[in-house]
Amino acid sequence: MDIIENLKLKLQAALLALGQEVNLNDIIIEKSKDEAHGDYATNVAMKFSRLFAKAPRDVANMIIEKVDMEGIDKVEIAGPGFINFFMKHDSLQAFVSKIINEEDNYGRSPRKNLKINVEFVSANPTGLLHVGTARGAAIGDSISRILDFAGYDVTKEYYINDAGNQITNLALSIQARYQNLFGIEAEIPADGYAGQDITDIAQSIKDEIGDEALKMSDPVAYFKEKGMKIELDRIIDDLALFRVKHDVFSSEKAIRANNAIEKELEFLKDYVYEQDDALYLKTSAFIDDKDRVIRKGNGDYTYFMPDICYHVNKMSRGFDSIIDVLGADHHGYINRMKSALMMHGYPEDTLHVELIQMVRFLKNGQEYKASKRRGDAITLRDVCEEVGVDAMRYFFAMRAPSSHLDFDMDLAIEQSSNNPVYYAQYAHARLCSILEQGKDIRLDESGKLLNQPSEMALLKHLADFPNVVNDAAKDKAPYKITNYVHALAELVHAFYNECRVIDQNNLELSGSRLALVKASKIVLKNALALVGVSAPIHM
RNA sequence: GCGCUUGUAGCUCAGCUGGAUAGAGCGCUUCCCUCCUAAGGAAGAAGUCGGGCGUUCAAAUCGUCUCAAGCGCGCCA
Repeated sequence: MDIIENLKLKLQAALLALGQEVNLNDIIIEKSKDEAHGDYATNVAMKFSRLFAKAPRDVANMIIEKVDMEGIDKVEIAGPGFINFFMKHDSLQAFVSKIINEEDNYGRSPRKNLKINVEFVSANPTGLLHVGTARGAAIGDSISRILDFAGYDVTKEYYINDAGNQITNLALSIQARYQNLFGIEAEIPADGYAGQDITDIAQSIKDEIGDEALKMSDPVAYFKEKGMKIELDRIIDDLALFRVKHDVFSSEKAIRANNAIEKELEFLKDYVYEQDDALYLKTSAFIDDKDRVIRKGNGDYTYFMPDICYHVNKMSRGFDSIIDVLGADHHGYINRMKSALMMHGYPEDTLHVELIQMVRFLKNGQEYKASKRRGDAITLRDVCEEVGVDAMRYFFAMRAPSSHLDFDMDLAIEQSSNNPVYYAQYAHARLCSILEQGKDIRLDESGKLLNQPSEMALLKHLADFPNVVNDAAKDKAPYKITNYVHALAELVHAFYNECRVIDQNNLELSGSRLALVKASKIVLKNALALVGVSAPIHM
């Protein structure tokens, strides 16, 4: 039983005994920052003092008389009316064996039977993955891992806009380079792609089929399909390097097949009207601030229309909710898409959009801008190789996505050994090293001999892990995991310095502490895995 | 002009369902390995939480006004 949840239930029961029925979610238990304030504290006496029409401290007194003291050592009233709980050590000590038994599954919630679709990256396969996509990739993947661990059934999805001009331009660009290889003069279109990767692709096609593409009746279709496949395979490789693997790749072309758009239009017909030759969707009837064009005067659909189909398609696959991880410049798009889904009867919160603020990459003290078109881009792979995947994953996960972020590449490269990720990894390596040296000592998983301040602080933090996972899942906030990891590493290092683990003259205590070391190692590894960071045995 | 996001220590950022002396990393000062990894620990200096007003027993947190930065406001995608 989770300690905080348990305390909430006790307080709820105490309040009920005093004649007040209170929602469990309105009872807030927080871990005390100061040891003098016990292990956990609550402000319920202050919060509900009005209900009793008494001073907060008097209410606190009434409450603590009714609280079930099972597992609690003592209770104190402090300050304006806080109730501080001092837990019996054995309720925390029990976590040692629990963690060791559950191992990789410690912190994992039971299946909730709720399906969530997380769409992220979704860069068009027209070039190598730009490093700007890294933050979204790290956040999207970490959210997926956290949700899975918290008991949701997660599908990681990648959407390819392969029906528009970008892919055509890609094909024309490759075709031009391909023709160049045969001495034929050809120009890359103005809004085409001129990077080295395009030349490489042309060369690989020549190596494979020689001059056959010169003789094709519809070479552009061939270059489209071939070019996209090669580009997408490279992206998948780069993402794999970044420890990201999507479950489903959806193509706009496939979504649009079988007159899906026309069928969707028919469904939406009550919300559609014509004006100035264009077709509008009445999104303002829901939560958008104005109506949106879905079909232009020339008969083409806007980007929005197939995107509605795509989101409806996702929902038709049985998801309870869907998450889009998007760049912050897409924020204007959220309410129109939610409105479209609401036309289908889905509640407003069915779609959650996680906006990722831009990252500015700084190199040599200057903003480092790059463009796929110009072919001088810094790619995701480049930075992974320079800085390391662990550092990048941790670095991006540890910041709230809504904050603007400067990524100083020089600093990240120069001071890689000072990067915060190493602090956590070092703690893990240390724990592994101790376990290795104490492998002949019998572990005591009872936790009974653990009572030093640094031991208890560590145990309390280990016990808190399942709460942190649920909280991170609720808020879709990977940085809550890295905050937890950092605090855990701190406690591990402090424990290491205060408590000698292996002592041949006191094998009982050694066995007890080794069990704590093992439990800490398990939790650290589980937590790091949630943000896609490795837990090395040696450093 | 309207909207979204952001403004917390020298730098990069947590904290914001209101709560007890505002936190971390880097940088700075001073200590700590005859002993399990010093990529570590202990202590310290450093902050008008952009600014004003308001709500409250209590505001970095809520409301409002204001200043500053980024981004959106397309029959682009």
